[in-house]
Amino acid sequence: MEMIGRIAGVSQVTVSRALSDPSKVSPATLRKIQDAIAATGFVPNALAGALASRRSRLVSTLVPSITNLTYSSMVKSFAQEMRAQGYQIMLSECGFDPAEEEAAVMTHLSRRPDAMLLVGTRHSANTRKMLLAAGIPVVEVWDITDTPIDLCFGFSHPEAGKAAARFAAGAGYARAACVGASDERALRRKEAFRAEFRALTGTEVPEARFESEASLGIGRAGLARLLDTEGFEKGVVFCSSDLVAHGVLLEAASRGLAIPGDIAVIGFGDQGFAPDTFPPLTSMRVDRGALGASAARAIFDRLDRGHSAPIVTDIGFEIIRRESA
Amino acid sequence: MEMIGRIAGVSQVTVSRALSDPSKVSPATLRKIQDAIAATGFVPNALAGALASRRSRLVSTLVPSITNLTYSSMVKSFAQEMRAQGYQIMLSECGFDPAEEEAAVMTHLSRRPDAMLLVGTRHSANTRKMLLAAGIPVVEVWDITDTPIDLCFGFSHPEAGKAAARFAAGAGYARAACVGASDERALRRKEAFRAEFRALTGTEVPEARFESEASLGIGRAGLARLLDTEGFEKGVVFCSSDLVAHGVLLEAASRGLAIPGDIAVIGFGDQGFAPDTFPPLTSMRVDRGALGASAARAIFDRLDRGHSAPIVTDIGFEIIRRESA
DNA sequence: TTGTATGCGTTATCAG
DNA sequence: CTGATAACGCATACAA
Repeated sequence: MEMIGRIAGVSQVTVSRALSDPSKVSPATLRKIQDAIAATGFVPNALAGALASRRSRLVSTLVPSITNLTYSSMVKSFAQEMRAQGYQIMLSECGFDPAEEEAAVMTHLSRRPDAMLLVGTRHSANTRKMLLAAGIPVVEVWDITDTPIDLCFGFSHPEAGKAAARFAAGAGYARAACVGASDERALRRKEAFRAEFRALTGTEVPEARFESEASLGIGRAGLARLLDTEGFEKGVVFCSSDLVAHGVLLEAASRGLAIPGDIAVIGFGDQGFAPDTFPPLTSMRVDRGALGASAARAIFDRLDRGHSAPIVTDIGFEIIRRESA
Repeated sequence: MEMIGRIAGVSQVTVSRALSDPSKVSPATLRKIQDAIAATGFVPNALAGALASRRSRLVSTLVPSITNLTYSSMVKSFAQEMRAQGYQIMLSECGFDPAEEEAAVMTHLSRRPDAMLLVGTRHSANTRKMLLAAGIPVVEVWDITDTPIDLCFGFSHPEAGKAAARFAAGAGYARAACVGASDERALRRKEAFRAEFRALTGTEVPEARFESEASLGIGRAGLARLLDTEGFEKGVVFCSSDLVAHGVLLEAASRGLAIPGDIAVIGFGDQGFAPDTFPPLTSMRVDRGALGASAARAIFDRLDRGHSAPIVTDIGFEIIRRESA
C-alpha cells in the first residue's frame, strides 16, 4: 500500500481507506489510487489486514466428508450466503471421529476464523473448551442437543427414525429391515426405527450395517446380505441415506424383484436425484438449503449484535412419499 | 506467546522456537512451555506467523463445483497429501465461468497461499497475470495445454472423445448419440466423439445437451429427448459423466429397453459407483487419486527447489469395459 | 479529506 | 541454548 500511495501521491493510510471504504476518499484521489493499483497489479494482503483488524472474514466449516452430497450440498448454500456478505469459508474434512475433528478445530482456530460451522453435536471435551475460549460464533448443524456450544440448527434423529417406522407400519408393511453405513447419526435413526417398528408390529427388524462410507455398493451388498443370510424376503428397507437406498433399489432390480411389491425402500435426505431413481425414491426431506442459509444468517446476527445465550432450532423433517414405498 | 513465556519463565522468542522447532530448545524449558500451553489453552496465531514468515502453509484449491464427485474426490486425495505435509487447503467453488474464477483467484491470492490448484486450463488473461505475478507454484489439473501457467497434470479431452468413438465403432454399434451437461471440457470430448464416430461409420450423431449441472435427471431427460424427438432408436450413448450415464441407464430401464441390446451406455470418469449400477457401467477412467497426489508432490517439489520451467504431464485415460456397452 | 503514530502476534536475524 | 530487536503489511485512533 505504501508503494501504491507513492505512485498516487498519497499516504499508505489513504490507500487503505480507498480500499475498505471508497466513500471516505475524494473522487480525485480515489481515481489515482485505482489507477496505481491497476498498473501494478497490487493485491492487498488479507493476512496483515486480519491481524491488524482482528477480523479475518473467514468462516471455518468442518464436515465429515466432502464427497458426501449430504454435506456438500449444505456447504454450497452456506458458502454462497457467506460470500454474499464478504466472508470466505475455510472448508475441511474431518471424518466421523471426534479426535480428528479436534485436530481440525485447532488448526482452524489458529487461522483465527470469525465463526465456525460444525456438523453434529458430539464433540470432544477439548473441542468444546477451545471453541468456547475462542469467543466466536459457533454453529452446530444437522442434529440437535440440550447442550449446544452456541447456535444449533438441526433435527432429532431418533424422531426421524420413529417417524419412518410409523410411516412404514402405517403403509401396511409387515416386515422391515435396515441398511446403512455406521455414522453415529444414522445409527440413532436406525435404532429408533427398529424399536418403533417392533413396538408397532411385533416383528424384529434385521439389519445390514457397514463400516465404509455411504455408497451404492453398500446398498447393493446390504440388500444382498438381508436376502441371502438374514432371512429377509419381503418388506420395506429403511436406509441410512438416499445413496444407499438407491443401491438397494438397484440390487432389487438386478434380482428381478418388484418394487415396492417385494421390496419397498425408504431413503434419507431427499437428495436432488431421489425423484429420478427407478422407481422414484420415497425419502425423508431435511431442508438443507434453508439450513445453510439459516446458519449463515444466525452467524451474521451474532457477529453484529454480539454474543447472547445459546439457541437451538429444530428445523424438522418431512416424509416425501414417492413410488419406492 | 508472551503470556506463555511469562508463565514458563522464558521470553516470547523461546516460546516461538519451542513451537516451530522443539529441538532448538532444552528439554527442561520445553516442558515448562508445554505445560503453560496446556494450562492456558493457548492457540498460536497462524495469521501473524504467516505474515512474519511469508509462508502461510495454505494451498488454494479452486474447483467448478464442490457437489460434483468428479472434483471432490480429487480434492480429497489432494487435501490428504497436503495435510500430511502440514499444509491446509482453502477450497472454493468458482463455477465454470472464467470471470467468476478470476474473482475467486483474487480473493484467494489476498490470503497469500503458498500454492494454488486450479481445475482446467482456460483462464482469463487477468487470472494468468495475477497468478504469474504471485510467484507461487500453480497447478492446473484435469486438462492439458501447450501454454500452462506453471505445472499441469491432465489429459486430452478431444483424445478421450475420439477414443470413446473408436471403442463404440469397434464394438459394432452402428448408431451413437451424446448426452451431457455443457461444461467446456465435456463439450470438447463430445465434439471429438461425434466427429470421429461420423468419420468411422458415416452416420450422424444426435445429441441432447443441458445447461444445468450433471445429474441423474439430465441423463433421464437426455435419453428421453433422444428417443422421443431426435429419432434415435437404438445404439450407444456417450455421456459427459458417469452420473449422467447412470441417468440414461435408469431411463432405459424405466422404458423396458434392453441394455446394452437396445441402448448401450458409456460414461466418463469411472466413479466408484460405476461397477454398482445395473448393469455395471462402461466408463473412461482417469486416475483422480494419482492426479491429486501427483499435483501435491509437484507442489512440494517447487516449494523446496524453487521455480523452474513449466511442466505438462499427460496422465492419460483408459476405457473400462463393463456390461453397459 | 488526509496524515501520523502505534500495534496486531508472529518469525528472522543477530548477538550473547 | 536463549534473548533483544526489527520487520511482516495493514487498520485504528487521533490529529490536522
